[in-house]
Amino acid sequence: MGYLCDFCGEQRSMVYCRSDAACLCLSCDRNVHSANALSKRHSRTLVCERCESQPAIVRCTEERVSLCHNCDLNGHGVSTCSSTHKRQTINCYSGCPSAVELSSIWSSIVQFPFADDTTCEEELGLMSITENSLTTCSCGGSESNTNHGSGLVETETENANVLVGSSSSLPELKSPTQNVSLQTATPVDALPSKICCPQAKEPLLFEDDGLYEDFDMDEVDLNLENYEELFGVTLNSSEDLLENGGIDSLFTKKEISREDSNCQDAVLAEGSSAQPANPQPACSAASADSMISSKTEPVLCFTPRQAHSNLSFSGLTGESTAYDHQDCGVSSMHLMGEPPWCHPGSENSQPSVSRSNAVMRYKEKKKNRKFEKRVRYASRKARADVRRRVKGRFVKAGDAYDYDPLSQTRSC
DNA sequence: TTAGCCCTATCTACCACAATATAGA
DNA sequence: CATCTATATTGTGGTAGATAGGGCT
Repeated sequence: MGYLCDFCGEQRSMVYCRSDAACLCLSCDRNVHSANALSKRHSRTLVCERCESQPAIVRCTEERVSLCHNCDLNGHGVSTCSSTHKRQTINCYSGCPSAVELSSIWSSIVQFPFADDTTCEEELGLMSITENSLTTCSCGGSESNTNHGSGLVETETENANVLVGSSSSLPELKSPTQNVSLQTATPVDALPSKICCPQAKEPLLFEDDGLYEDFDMDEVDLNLENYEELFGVTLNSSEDLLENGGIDSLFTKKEISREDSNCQDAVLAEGSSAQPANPQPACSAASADSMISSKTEPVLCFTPRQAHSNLSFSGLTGESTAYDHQDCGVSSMHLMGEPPWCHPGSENSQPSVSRSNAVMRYKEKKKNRKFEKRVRYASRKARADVRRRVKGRFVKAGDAYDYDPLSQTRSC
């Protein structure tokens, strides 16, 4: 029995969500990620069956075990006899796939207990392509259309072919030609425009849809038309950066605040910029490490404008592996090759939708981020917890203090 | 409609120092 | 290449002050 689901704490965790940095059971995965259109975009994968705390990236067909990068290295290092084991790349998915879909994706890997479940059947169109998919770059033009058209796409990895979920995460952002051949999903017209198209005022669509019960419209109580005025062009990568839970996990309180405000500025700056969204993988421009700011570092957060200028970060190049992308934590949206708002065909046709989504995602991440603080060094926290202070400031050992966390007393 | 004031909420800098990272011998 | 030493940098929490925004007159 592995670790328990971070959400319910009852079921065994099977899925790792990078954005939430959480291990979830299948049930909670669907519940959590069907809450709204934003959570649907979270990139998930299987949990490493060895350490049971990291996202699995490969499946060892010999040992029949899913492994994260570290466990893969440990188990299949060049010096070990297991190094010749055949391994399959485990792909990520987003959206709200049904058990049937998951079974299709990982048919050779796991058995899913909800084979007859159809709760999210209508969301099949939201299935997202994988991070290392070689054939599904929607920005690439017509060649990708066929892949997007099918519910599934076959990607060829080094050692094996794996079926992975496909199509863009947001159906309404597909170009019309991409939608025409959807096979597994509901007809294009029936796809939930409600998800990402707030302008399409169809409240009735929400009534019977429990997926949206928890959607906090107070937080996103936007006058979208005003936001359209604010954001003159489609947003690019700043929101994708915010999307990433791994980055969040590395930020301290101060950093979170700065990153928050900076990225808000970035959003607005982008909105006022006349530059078109750059479909190039801006994700490669920033790794989680590069996003860590310091008091002395002038550049705290990279902006989309910087991304446009081909600024290079962290040595992530076009030769980066899928793992590099995974590890850097940058949103899989770009990595998957289909940033919904950078699609050449969608940029003009759905600009307000893209902007609305960007705003909503920003607000959601901001909202979530404020309630979280990660302590990177427990030892330092332990020290700070017992240090005496004067007006909140640390004082030298032996000096007079007005606050002692241990005794709650004052020396003066 | 605008300006000014008040109140509340949020953000930021500050402090000491052990832990950690880096450079050089 | 490994080890040691010296120096530089980082991160931690509570508080005061600054700032932003809303409501009211």
